[in-house]
Amino acid sequence: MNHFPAKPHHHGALRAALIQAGIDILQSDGLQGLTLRKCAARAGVSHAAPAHHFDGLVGLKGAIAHHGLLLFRDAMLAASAGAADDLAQLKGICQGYLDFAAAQPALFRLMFGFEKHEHRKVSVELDGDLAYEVLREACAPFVRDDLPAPILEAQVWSLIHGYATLYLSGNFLRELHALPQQQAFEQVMAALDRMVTR
Amino acid sequence: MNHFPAKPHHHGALRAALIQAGIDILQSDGLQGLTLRKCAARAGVSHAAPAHHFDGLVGLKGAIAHHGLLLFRDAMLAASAGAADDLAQLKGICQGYLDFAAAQPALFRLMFGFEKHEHRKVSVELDGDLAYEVLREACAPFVRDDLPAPILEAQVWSLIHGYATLYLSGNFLRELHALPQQQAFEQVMAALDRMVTR
DNA sequence: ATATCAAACTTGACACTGTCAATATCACAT
DNA sequence: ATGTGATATTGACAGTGTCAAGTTTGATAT
Repeated sequence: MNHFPAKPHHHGALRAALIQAGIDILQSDGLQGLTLRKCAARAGVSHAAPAHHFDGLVGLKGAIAHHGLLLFRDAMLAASAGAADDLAQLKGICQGYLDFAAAQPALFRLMFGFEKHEHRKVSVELDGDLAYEVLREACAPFVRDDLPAPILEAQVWSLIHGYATLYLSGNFLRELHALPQQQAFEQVMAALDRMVTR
Repeated sequence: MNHFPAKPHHHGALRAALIQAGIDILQSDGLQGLTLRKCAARAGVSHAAPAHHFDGLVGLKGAIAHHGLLLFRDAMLAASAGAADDLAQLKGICQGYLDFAAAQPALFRLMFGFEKHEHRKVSVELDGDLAYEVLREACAPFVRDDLPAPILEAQVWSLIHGYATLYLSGNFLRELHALPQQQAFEQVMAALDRMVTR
């Protein structure tokens, strides 16, 4: 029996190996350094092997982004676990958001750097809802009559996402870099209190 | 006389022509399509000519980003001109922010997509303060004792920047795309009122 | 056991990219 | 007029993504 593709062929799990190789390369060489041929070499296969598992470079990047969104979601869940109240949970998720972006900046840029048209062929995989579900749930307790869920979620997501990208790029918000990273983060996230309290 | 480099050589103003060619290419072919050789061809020079005016592709991108930040600043200024009060001015700037990102998405991505290490050689040119000065001034009236300027500015910038990037990428905030663009924007920007009023 | 066959992988080629070295050309000061 | 330095061209090189063709592999049917 065992009709599962456990080790169907030569390499076996080349698809997963290529995604992991891509994440490793992103970590060491940055987004610019991510290359089909380097991924193939790192996985120990020839340069054209990835074509049998992904639709070119865009397809590989889409799969990496999808896998990265899973890690991203787990990081946010872990950072918000054990929160005392709803607000602490929301802030914990934002903390996980920032920490993930800081720990894996190139993967983060890949995940959120897609253009509209690049997105089409991997629309199923690159589903933003995947990672944002946890953020959405954390926003739910604060929904009010005059603040519907999509608006509140957009406000919170925009704040944390904008802060993560601007602060981590290093080119902007330079006055904030005088403060310790954690302190700056907490002061900016104080805007959440004002957004959320009626 | 005339020691100004009005038309010093073969092409004359190749540097400016290359920057303009780059902006045109960004508009038509996207960030991925921006190429040293295409810029050179569009400016009518050979493929290696740009090397005499920019430090490689990174240098050209830095110069384009610098020029884009000037356009960006002007767009924000124009959008906020004639505002009735301080809050309307701040919202006008945010409107200009979003409109610019929507009108020139590839240029916007280039301006804000730089990594830390790519930034070094063009640090003088790619000065984020350049464009953010107008946003900073619009924030000034709302500074309070318990809300120092750098924190308030970071909150406002993060909100509008995060919204612009997330909304325009098309992969996220999908529920918001059901609303008309202007209406969605205004509802999200309502968070500014809460940030700013004491 | 043997033949068959499709999937997985390799090899080789192509056009395109950024970058460099060598060369040519022009403007201008002397 | 003569040289000098900035400006531009040409040619080459290593990498890149992608495609076409061939080769290996392993499962399945007979």
